[in-house]
Amino acid sequence: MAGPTKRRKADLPMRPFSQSLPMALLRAREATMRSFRPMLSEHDVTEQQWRVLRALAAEDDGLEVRELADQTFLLGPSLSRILANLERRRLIRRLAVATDQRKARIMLAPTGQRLVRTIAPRSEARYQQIESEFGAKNLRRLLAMLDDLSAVELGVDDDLDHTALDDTDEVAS
Amino acid sequence: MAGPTKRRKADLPMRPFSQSLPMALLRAREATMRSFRPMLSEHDVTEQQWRVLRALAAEDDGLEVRELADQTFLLGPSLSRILANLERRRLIRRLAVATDQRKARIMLAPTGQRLVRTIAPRSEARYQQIESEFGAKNLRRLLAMLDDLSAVELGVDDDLDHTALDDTDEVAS
DNA sequence: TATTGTTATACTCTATAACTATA
DNA sequence: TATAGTTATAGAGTATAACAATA
Repeated sequence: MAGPTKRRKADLPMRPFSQSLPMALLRAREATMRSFRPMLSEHDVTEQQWRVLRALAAEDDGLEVRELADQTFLLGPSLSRILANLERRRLIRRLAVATDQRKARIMLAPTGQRLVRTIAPRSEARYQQIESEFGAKNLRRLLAMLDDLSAVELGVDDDLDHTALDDTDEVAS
Repeated sequence: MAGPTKRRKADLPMRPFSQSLPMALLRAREATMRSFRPMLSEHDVTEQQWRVLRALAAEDDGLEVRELADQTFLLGPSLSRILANLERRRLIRRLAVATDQRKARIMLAPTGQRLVRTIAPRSEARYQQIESEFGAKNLRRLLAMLDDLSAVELGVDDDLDHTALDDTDEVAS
């Protein structure tokens, strides 16, 4: 680890930039995606478009727009335009929902399935590489911790009775 | 014969969307940032602008543009415009580098320091909350794993010498 | 009236190339 | 010639509000 730097600026009570949790998450994501992005641009798919295709590939029955927005962390208007784009390129299709005419069910079109099937193996190979270098166990643990973190964070506005994880951390690390 | 119905879409060899590492990282980051974003928009600072200010706040001696781009994961052109914006608002200032007239050293201006000092405590409070809910030890472990992951990923083409991963998992989670 | 989803609008960031000015 | 940084340009996403169709 890097040693402590000379002195802190004024008295900013902040942890070092490198230890900021959002930055650490961003850095890890960047590192993970860097090798993947060329694959996407090869097929003229943006990262956000891929998130949509990727989410749909996991759902045989398709997803409603709202569900898709939630899963991909895209806002409604962004998703609307992305869906229009993907539909124009015949990568997805829309099915009417009989019970509610306002809703639309989004599914991968055959072309979209082919695209996912083209990219997926290379993505999976990359994933295996990470797994073997990082360790399958570490990877599993990391994913579990990320899930826990997401869950903790989501409960921001709820009552803060955080006794469940009573990790008092008295043990020296 | 009770042939299994076509549960999986074709034979896409992909892990579930929810177990995708990039998505897990994005989800965790979203969860972490969600409560922080209002703080930023209150002060008319975008997430990327904040990354710049945050990086500079950790450096008494400022940073060159290239260093700043690397640390914040911003492209040169994006950073150039962000810096122009922040300079116009007197949040940062530029210092010439005597030994190389091409370079510029970027530092927080007093106004920028004040802004960081305004936001930082609330950010830090939020961080403490996460720490207490998630567990200080878990948080440390997560940060360490993210670092390791970033290192592994960065070494895609290099030799791989990561030793910090042999955590024998002595503590039950 | 509330909801599902799209349009409208303005702005920011991404991404690549071309450019300026140093070195 | 190469490097540091900016400017040019096109496009995509973000974010908020307003809207249409349906419930």
